[in-house]
Amino acid sequence: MTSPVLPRTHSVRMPAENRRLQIVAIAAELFSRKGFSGTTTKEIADHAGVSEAIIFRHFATKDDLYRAILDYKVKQATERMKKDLNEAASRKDDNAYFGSLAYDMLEFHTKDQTFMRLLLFSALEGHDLSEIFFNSTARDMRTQIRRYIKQRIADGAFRRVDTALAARAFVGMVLNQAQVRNIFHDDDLKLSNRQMADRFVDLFLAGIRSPRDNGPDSEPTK
Amino acid sequence: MTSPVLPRTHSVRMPAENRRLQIVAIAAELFSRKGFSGTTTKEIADHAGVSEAIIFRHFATKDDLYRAILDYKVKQATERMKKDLNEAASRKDDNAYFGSLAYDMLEFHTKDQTFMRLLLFSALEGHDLSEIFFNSTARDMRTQIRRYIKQRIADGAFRRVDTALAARAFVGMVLNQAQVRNIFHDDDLKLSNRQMADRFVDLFLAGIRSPRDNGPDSEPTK
DNA sequence: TAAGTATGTTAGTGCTTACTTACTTGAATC
DNA sequence: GATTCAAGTAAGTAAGCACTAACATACTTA
Repeated sequence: MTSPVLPRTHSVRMPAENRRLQIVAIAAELFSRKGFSGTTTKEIADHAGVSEAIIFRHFATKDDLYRAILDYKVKQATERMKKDLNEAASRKDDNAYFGSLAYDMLEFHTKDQTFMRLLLFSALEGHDLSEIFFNSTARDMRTQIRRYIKQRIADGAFRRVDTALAARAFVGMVLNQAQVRNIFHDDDLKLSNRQMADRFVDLFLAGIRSPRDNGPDSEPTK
Repeated sequence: MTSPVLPRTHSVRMPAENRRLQIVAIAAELFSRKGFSGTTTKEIADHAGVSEAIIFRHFATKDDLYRAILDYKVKQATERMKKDLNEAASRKDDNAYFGSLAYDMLEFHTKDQTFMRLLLFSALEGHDLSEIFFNSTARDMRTQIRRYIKQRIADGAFRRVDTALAARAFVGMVLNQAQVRNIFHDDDLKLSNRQMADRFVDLFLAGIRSPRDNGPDSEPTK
């Protein structure tokens, strides 16, 4: 009945490296749920099944731990996004390119809800690491999408739109959907990620394609 | 050199109603910047230029104050959104309808950055008021947009798309842009709200209009 | 002008916070 | 099997937290 926190691995001894990783994982979960100032070091220690002093053996301050988490998560997300971008870039047509991107974004945030929460919390709380992520990884992604769009305009396949705005529009409609579902828990679109991705792409491509050039049978880039 | 907090109206006496409103305004600003647990009652008191005890004369608990702020802000935003929706609904064609909506959303979040921050913070921190807002006002907005799209499909002006998804896509691309600018401070689209609204609408409408029915000279709803 | 009341302050309360100090335990190595 | 040292704990500390009680001051009106 009263199952408090559960002493998970009832305080078994653990090599430093493992303990450190365990703390990072547990703290990431807690910080993503309650933010930086909403999470206490005592709480983290309890969930790890260890005394508070252990936390401070591995991390000088609470802020230090937070930084380690963000750093870890940002690196992980960056790696993942690069992979997704490469995968998308290798696709054979516009539908596959944008479809792959949309699907990967939706899947990523479905599988790891903590990342979006951590990123939002840190941006709201003014932590610089979210800014770094935005000015590197997120920017890279939009840049690559812009480049693709630009190329397709040169091909005559897309209309002469503002590439920055078009990229933002595409990423925006997908990410906003992920956010509404993850953060606001409004799950009214009863569609699979695959279906959503396809329909977003259909809408977007219809909006951006040249009037004469209609249909997915047109020649792709590169 | 050392200008701490500034005793704004150096503790002049104030009727209860005014003081209450002042506290709500100041606390809204602080909560929106640092979240619930990141803001202290002492801090709020200092900014209002009164002692902490005064806060607790007007609000039983800190949570009570937070609730009052969210309630106030949500009411304000709801009113505003209803007005915007009515205004949009009275417009004469698709471009004006969606353009008005997009522009109003962008302007709202440009002028009052606290609302978006408060809403995100409260959603992340699990406060129910954000959920209420989402399940009433935000839902109403999407419902009205869906209805408009449905009507235009019936007119033969729009393609037979998933109306829920189309509405989410439109709102999403606009709101994501507002969020990126307000929360992540990435202001790379150097466009006015008017220009952005127009271009988002252009992209969206091109994506949703019937192939045969191309151009803004087609007949509008109602 | 005195009484009454609303608006303010000071100086606390007990509790929680991030972080520390001094000590204990356990396993590998010689 | 004593030594060594990393991995653990218990019990603090000072500062900060939300919140309160008891008192002071100004405005209003009989």
